[in-house]
Amino acid sequence: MSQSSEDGATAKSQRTRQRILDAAAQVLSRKGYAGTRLADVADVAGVQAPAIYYYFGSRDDLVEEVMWAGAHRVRVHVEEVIAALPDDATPLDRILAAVDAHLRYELQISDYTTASVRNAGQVPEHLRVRPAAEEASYSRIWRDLFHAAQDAGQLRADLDINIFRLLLLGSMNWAVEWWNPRTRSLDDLVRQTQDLVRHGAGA
Amino acid sequence: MSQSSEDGATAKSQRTRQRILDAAAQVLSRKGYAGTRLADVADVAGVQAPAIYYYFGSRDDLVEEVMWAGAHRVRVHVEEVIAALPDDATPLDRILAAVDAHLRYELQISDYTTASVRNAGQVPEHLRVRPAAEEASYSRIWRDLFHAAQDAGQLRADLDINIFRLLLLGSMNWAVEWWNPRTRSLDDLVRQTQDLVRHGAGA
DNA sequence: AAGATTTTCGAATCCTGGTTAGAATGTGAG
DNA sequence: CTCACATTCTAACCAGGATTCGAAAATCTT
Repeated sequence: MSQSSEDGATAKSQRTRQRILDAAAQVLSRKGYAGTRLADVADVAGVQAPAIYYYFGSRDDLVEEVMWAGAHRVRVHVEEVIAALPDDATPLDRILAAVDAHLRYELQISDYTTASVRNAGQVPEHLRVRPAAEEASYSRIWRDLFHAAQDAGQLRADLDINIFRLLLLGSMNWAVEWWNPRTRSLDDLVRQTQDLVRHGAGA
Repeated sequence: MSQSSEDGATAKSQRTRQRILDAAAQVLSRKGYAGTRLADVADVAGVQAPAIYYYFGSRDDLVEEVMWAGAHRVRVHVEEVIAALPDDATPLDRILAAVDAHLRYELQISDYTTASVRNAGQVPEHLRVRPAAEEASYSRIWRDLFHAAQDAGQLRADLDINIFRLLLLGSMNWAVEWWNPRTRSLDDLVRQTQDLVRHGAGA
């Protein structure tokens, strides 16, 4: 067998692969697609550049996986948070919970999402295919949330939910450019963003 | 004299320089800092790469000027629009006018602003100094607008104007990532964004 | 129109960074 | 302890792309 009877070896290997992926997410989110050098990724991962090729076919493969993971992970996270809500949560409550989950995940937890969000417009087309599918499915979640709120009559009558949704996601995604934990608490940011939804979109 | 009696030669030279700068803004906004190749810029400008060196000292000089111009131009544009408002315009009216000006300028007129906005986080430190000064001065405009509106009692009492301002600028800046003239009219986008301010921040 | 000056270009240089090859090291199995 | 395999490294290799260097081409001046 290639793996030992236990998965000790495999586990270590998986950990290294993960370390490289994490490093790539970090570098990618700070330097952009073209600025991401394998040597830098290797540095952060504590490894030499050629070692990356043991786990990934090419630089582009690595980048693609980061982009995909970025979209995938927020989606799963937000889905879980919403699913865990009590049944009597109103559609608007769900949106507010999603705002909370999205912001906290993006700003505290994951370089992946930052990387995927910042580079969506810059990576070459062929790397965008798989990530785009994940993003589409994430968009759908938000679209559904807003539709539900609209059907429940919880939103302003003259609100264009498509534009509002995009503006909202934009303001949250942009927060990675300016939010600084030492200047402003994440709690305040979340609260103000939720207020923005309540007042800006609520009936 | 190096210039002719008229400024015919100089004018043509200026035009070429401008063409290169425009091309750089376009490429930079699409490919990012590290992805911007002089050969591509030259292509778009209709010139060979070495010609760029006749007008700019280096690739970085060129990039810096684009970034600076991006911040500078919106600032001047928005300032002019606000200055042209009638004296009896309320502070909130001014904010709405600024929203209109910012969105239209960014989405219709200038690749520069898009370039500067998208690459703010990616260009190396030493290229950020001069552009950053312009950005700071642009921020001040918005800060002042919101302060005035707050003092005039036109904003919700519990609104954090700093966070709101950043969220708003974020949602507008992000629009360059998704707005498509064929899908949605710019007028609608402007109107909805203004509604977002009126309802989201208004008293 | 000839000479001077400005502008542009083609070719060569040089450095950076992705990628490959093959050797060295580590690790589990018998 | 030794073999087989997994993992990582060092040392090239090579292409792409910024920059430089004269030489052409365009433009201006007289």
